[in-house]
Amino acid sequence: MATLTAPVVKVSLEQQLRTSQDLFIRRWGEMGQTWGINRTMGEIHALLYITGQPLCTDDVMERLNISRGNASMSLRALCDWGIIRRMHKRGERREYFESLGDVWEMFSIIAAERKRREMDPVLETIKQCQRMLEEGTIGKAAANREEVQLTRKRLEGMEEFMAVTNKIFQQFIGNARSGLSRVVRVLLKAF
Amino acid sequence: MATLTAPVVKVSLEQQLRTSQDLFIRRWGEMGQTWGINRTMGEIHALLYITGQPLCTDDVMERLNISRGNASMSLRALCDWGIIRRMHKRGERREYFESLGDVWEMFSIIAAERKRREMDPVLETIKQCQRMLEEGTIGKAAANREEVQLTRKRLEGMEEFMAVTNKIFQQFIGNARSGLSRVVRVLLKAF
DNA sequence: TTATAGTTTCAATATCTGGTGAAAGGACTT
DNA sequence: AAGTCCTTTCACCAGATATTGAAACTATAA
Repeated sequence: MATLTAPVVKVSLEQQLRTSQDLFIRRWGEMGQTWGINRTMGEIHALLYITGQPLCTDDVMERLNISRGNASMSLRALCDWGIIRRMHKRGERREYFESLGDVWEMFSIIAAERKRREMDPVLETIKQCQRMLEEGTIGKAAANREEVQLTRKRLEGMEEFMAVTNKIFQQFIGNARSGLSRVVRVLLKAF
Repeated sequence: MATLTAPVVKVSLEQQLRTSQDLFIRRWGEMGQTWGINRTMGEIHALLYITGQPLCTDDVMERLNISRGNASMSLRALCDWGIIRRMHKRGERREYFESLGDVWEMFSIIAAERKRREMDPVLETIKQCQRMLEEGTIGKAAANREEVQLTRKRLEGMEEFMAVTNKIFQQFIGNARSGLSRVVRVLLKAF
């Protein structure tokens, strides 16, 4: 009897664990899409994160049903982002990949990259726009015209916003090594 | 002589203003893409924001070189988000649109919407995953297996992250009416 | 060296997303 | 009611993006 039920229970556990992981993976993939990252990259990352185990290309291909090419390219992209790492198992020839375990660190890495790629150029553009509308450039009479004043006001509003946001990011990025960053601790204490 | 140069100066100002605005519009459109919003929506919003003036569908179409259908749909979507508003000019038949002027308020609206659409479902999924791996569900022996423990640990890490982030968002959303929100003031004071 | 195991690249293809324009729909005027 | 002005919808098309699979490449072993 025991010999009959034991394996059944074991299979059921494997299934349960796998179902739970798959659920997470699917959601994470969907969510990735609404960020800049595509579904496959999101899923691969979710898989590595949630299992907590180093997996090789074939493991990933098999578990997510994707082609070798796709797996290879996506894994490389994730490595470039810095949120997963290559690793070797001694005595094994093939490469394994594992996710960072600390969510705060991952987020910090992503935040740094997005700041650099997205916020910095916008701030630069705003400054450029402002320079084009300075008194010195277009003359005093022109600078006083209502439309110009309005546009300058709007540019200022946006600049302030981006500057402050940038500063917060900076703080976050600088601090978020393992566990809650200082920024977060400050916030949690404040409320 | 004066009659000759005066118009020239005027034209040059118009051009300068327009060039400056276009620069901003283009950048904002590009940036929109890397967020969930598409280029056209980004550009329309940028146009309404930067000019600070209510514009009608035809104004938008002409300035951005887009079709009527596209303009109509994008304007509607922006209204749905709540970052631009419809308005009527007395005595005019057609509808005008204008952007919110306060960047902080806009950001707050967007943050609220994204939290609802993106973070809440993920948190919900994580909880569901956790429920599937509770001792009560899979039995004590199973719950102690290493893989299960690992996955549970990862789920916890992610849950903590999302919960804290959610809380910060919530604070931000609740406070950010006109000007810097309390969250931001707290942060700026702390550093 | 050749054989083998594993990885990367890339042209071809499939899929998704955005944009258009014309037709239909509303609403105000005469 | 018919006419005018304006807005919305939607089937279709075009361009962008993601994915595949097979060939090329690299590194190690025999």
